[in-house]
Amino acid sequence: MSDLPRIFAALSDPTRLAIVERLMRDGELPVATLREESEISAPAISRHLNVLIRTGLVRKRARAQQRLYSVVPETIRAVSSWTLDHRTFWEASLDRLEAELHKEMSRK
Amino acid sequence: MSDLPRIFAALSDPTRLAIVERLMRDGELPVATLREESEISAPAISRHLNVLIRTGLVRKRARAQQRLYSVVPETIRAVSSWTLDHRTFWEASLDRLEAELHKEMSRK
DNA sequence: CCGTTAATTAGCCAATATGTTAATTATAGA
DNA sequence: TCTATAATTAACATATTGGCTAATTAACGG
Repeated sequence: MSDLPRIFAALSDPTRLAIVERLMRDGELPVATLREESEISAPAISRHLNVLIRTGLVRKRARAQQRLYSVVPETIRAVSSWTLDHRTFWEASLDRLEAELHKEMSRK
Repeated sequence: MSDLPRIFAALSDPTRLAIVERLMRDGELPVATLREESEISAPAISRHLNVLIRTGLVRKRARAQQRLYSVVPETIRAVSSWTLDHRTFWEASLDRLEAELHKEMSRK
């Protein structure tokens, strides 16, 4: 159901990542507001939003002429789940790093 | 230091994602082994591995004619950290989902 | 109903990504 | 030293991405 490569692809564009982060922080926002923090044209933003819609990262809602966008938490959670699935891997390395730090400390 | 968009871009290709997952599961592996599970040519794999190297997701080590690749845990942890930075966001939705489930249960 | 605001769609172009086959580099081992 | 093995680099074709301007759609407000 959650197509991880497509989600990663959607998040791989700096403009789109910024949009997603902004929406996670501030909740639902209209296109005009999202446009403020990047230099690019309205049509470009529109297409980026479309990519995010297609991958299920955001949803759209109409209010008058505005279109309000917000993040779909479940899709973000898919990314989180992926990292947790491999937690044992990067956690092990954390332990090693920590051990290294302790060694360093006791040496001084 | 950790360029998230580039990391996401590297993971957005199914072949590369499969390589990273395989390496996380099995540890250090030579190119020939990684090649087994995908249909594409050796040069293609080689270039994918190069992308992973450049983004800091894997490292390479020589042993005879072989080149052994392994995942760099710190870089994977960068992805994990990103999701954790926004945990409050998707966690809130988890709570809501859970609440919904409880409502559902008590109704029956 | 007409003008303004908000956003999207259409059409176009340049840059990047991904795959292929052929050629090259490097090492092992008889 | 010659051959086989392992991987990479070179050269090329094609598809996708991402940007722009101009045109279009939709809704509000006088």
